[in-house]
Amino acid sequence: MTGRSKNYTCPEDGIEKELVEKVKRAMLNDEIYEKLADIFKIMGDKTRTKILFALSEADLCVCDIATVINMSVSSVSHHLRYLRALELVKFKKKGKMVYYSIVDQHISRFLKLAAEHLSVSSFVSK
Amino acid sequence: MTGRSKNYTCPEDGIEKELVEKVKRAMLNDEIYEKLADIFKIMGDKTRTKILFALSEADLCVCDIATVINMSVSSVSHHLRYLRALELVKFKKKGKMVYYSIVDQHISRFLKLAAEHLSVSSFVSK
DNA sequence: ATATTATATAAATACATGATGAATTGTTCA
DNA sequence: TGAACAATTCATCATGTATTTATATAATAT
Repeated sequence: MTGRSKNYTCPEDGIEKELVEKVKRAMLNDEIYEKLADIFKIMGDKTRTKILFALSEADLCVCDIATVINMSVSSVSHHLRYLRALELVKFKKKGKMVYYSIVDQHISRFLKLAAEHLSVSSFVSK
Repeated sequence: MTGRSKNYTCPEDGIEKELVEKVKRAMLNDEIYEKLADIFKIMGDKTRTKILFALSEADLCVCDIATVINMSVSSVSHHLRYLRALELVKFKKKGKMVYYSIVDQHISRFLKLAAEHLSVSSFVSK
């Protein structure tokens, strides 16, 4: 009956237990993860990513967006609703048109950064 | 020629049309949006965000992760599979244990940055 | 060998989400 | 006024996804 080696069990071994406690303490408030995930979830859709990209280029009305990304107006409107809900885009009415724009330049920089990262990394290479 | 399909430019006059064309040209390859969305989608889940956060603190085995974030081992394993598939985490076997770690420090910096942004903008954590 | 432990996978369920066309709202202009 | 139009919302269908239970695989100890 040799003693347990250091990486023997995960649940009850001393060192691991300490590490687990340390990491546990480092974790943030649960709400944060929820909100974070919400934002990523919203950006985790091809159509919405396109919309955000398009709006990084110019303020556009709904049907212009639909044209640019080649989707139905209805669908675009639907997605804009999500983006509005998370305050990623804002809008301005002009007559019967509604012009959308990016709320925060961070978002578009964020996206472009990620896109660059992708083009550079192994993801796109194959 | 009322053959308006679901994709038409709404204002047919010059300036808008030109703008739409300009934005259209600025759009990236469709694949990019797909890949981008894939990554965001993966991070767009509370559980996975937590896992990535935990792994930013230390390399951990599956059941340690489960303990830290208080979820079933099975569920954690399931999510780790997704994270592996997108190469956001890697693993090393030690006996019967499997230790996971973050592939790219960018990811954890990315997350922490986003979390900071959140804490500053509306919510207070910890 | 068998038992135990750590992960992984499979199947099942329940819920969330995206796309679409139809109906609706709200605005402009003839 | 009402016809035309931009945008939104509604209803529906189809697909996707998270979690759980149960089972499978793999490493190790007895």
